[in-house]
Amino acid sequence: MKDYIRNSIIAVLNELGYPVKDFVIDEPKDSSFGDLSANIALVISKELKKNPREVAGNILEKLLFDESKISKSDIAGPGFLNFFVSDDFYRNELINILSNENYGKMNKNSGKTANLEWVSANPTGPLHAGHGRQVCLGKAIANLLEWTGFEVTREYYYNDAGNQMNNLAKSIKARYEQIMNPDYPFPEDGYVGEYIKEIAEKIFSDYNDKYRNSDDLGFFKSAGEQENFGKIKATLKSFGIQHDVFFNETSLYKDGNIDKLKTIFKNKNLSYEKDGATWLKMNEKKFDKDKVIVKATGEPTYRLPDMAYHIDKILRGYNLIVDIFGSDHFDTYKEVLYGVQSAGFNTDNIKVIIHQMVTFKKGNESVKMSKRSDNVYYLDDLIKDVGIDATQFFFIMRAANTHLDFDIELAKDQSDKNPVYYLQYAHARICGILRNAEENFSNINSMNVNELDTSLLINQSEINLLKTLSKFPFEVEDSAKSLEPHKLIVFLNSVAESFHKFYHNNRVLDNENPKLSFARLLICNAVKRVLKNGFCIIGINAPERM
RNA sequence: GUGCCCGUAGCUCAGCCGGAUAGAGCGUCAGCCUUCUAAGCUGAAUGUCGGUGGUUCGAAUCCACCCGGGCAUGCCA
Repeated sequence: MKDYIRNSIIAVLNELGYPVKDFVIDEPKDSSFGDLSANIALVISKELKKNPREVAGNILEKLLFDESKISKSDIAGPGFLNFFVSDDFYRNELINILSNENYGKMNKNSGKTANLEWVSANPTGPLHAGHGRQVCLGKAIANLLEWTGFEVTREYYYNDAGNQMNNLAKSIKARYEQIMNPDYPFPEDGYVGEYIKEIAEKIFSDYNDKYRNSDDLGFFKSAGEQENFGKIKATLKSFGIQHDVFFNETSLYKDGNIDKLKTIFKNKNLSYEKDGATWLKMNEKKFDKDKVIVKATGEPTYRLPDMAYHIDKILRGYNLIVDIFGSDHFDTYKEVLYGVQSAGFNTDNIKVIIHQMVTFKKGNESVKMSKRSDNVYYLDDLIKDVGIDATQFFFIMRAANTHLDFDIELAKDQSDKNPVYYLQYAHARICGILRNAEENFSNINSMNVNELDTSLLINQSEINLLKTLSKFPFEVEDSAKSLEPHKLIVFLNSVAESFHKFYHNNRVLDNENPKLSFARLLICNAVKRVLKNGFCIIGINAPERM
């Protein structure tokens, strides 16, 4: 519809000899200004040295619209052109929605591939509540991409060769030794969580004292990795998340990719030796100093494998590569992309989502989640406390780029205070009506779609509801384009609101008016479909009863 | 110190590719259940859009500076 109006306006601009400039067609805040509004007259009036209202008038005079699409257009305010979309257009959209089970899904990007890398927590312990934001964001974003046609690879990258994993191994070993010798020292910066003790106990029960005083840290490392990954994957599974690829750092060494990259930097004269370490030259404008890529010990820092990993993803040929990181990785990702670019690779297809930190409130007490402390609030705990849907919803209801206050009491609340229920309740309510139709109004329920008479849908709450529903595909597209699932939640809220109003004002099932009842029943079906599809994207369930 | 993010109603936040009277939920106050789920609907009150300048016909939105909060600034990842 926007395109239709835009093209009509451009045609008139050419006809009048007016300059064709970029202009905006948007929904006005106030619906009395129509459904869509164009600011073209304001944009070009200065160049024409004419009053914007006069310019608008000249354009409007020449504009011709199909009446089944635009019922009215006028000039308002400083010179906006306002357009009123005809009700018939929205009534026809009802049939459109009903004819397509995947209404909202588009093939705009079909044939294209996308790679989404997220979670990517190293297997040093179970996921904590703070990881949840990334977990849930990624889940929704992957869905969004798929709904616009991308073939999506869900990927998890982890460092299994660095210090953090060595630390894990030492921590497990210490706990294992402590079973036999309580005085055995625990590493100063070791992982203190209970889960370390559990892993140690498991090793002890499987092998007894076989590894006592053993220097085989590799054994403890792989035991820890296996146990922790088991927990991480189980947590992800409770969200219905399954990554297609688990990419580990070690494979980059085996394939020689790390060495290759080192050579590239060396040959391009981008790296140098200092204090026994290898440094990568950084652009002085963007970075305050050069960065170490190989430590004096000979081990690469996390940067080098991260760069090699991104190069690997680029070479796999995706049309879009998306990374999700917490804001604490803001600097690293810039360094990594810089390294990839200076090695000669194009990073234009890489989009990085940075999400801000989350603070949890449980009543008045704020919940800490440091891995180094013993008092950790795990993601599993959060799910247990508030439920899977509330967890998913709360984590993505706000823009990623803003700090999130997660109110556990509110999320846990099984009442109207909880925003999740507002949406789900609309769906459950519709299901109630559909059940009622099936059980008690079979005459209406069994009518055929070609008996639908949309002209009976005349009142405002009906038309408004249809109007809202018809925006769904655009909302999906918009949300996907900016990789911002919270936008879809804002929209779904407007659907639920529109439906609740409709419900309040109109009795759906009524034997006195079977034709009208049937039309309204089909509206209910359409709302149900939009809600269900929307829920599917944002990753929450569509309950039949509540 | 430097870089980035954030600052909008009592609280949590939308809006931010400049546009018409700044929105939602919660909380507060006043109404609505003999009818398909009241986890709902209707109405009321609530604002120096952190501050000061600038650009513009027009700024919550863009620019500069300042203030407040967060994150980063590791040969941890």
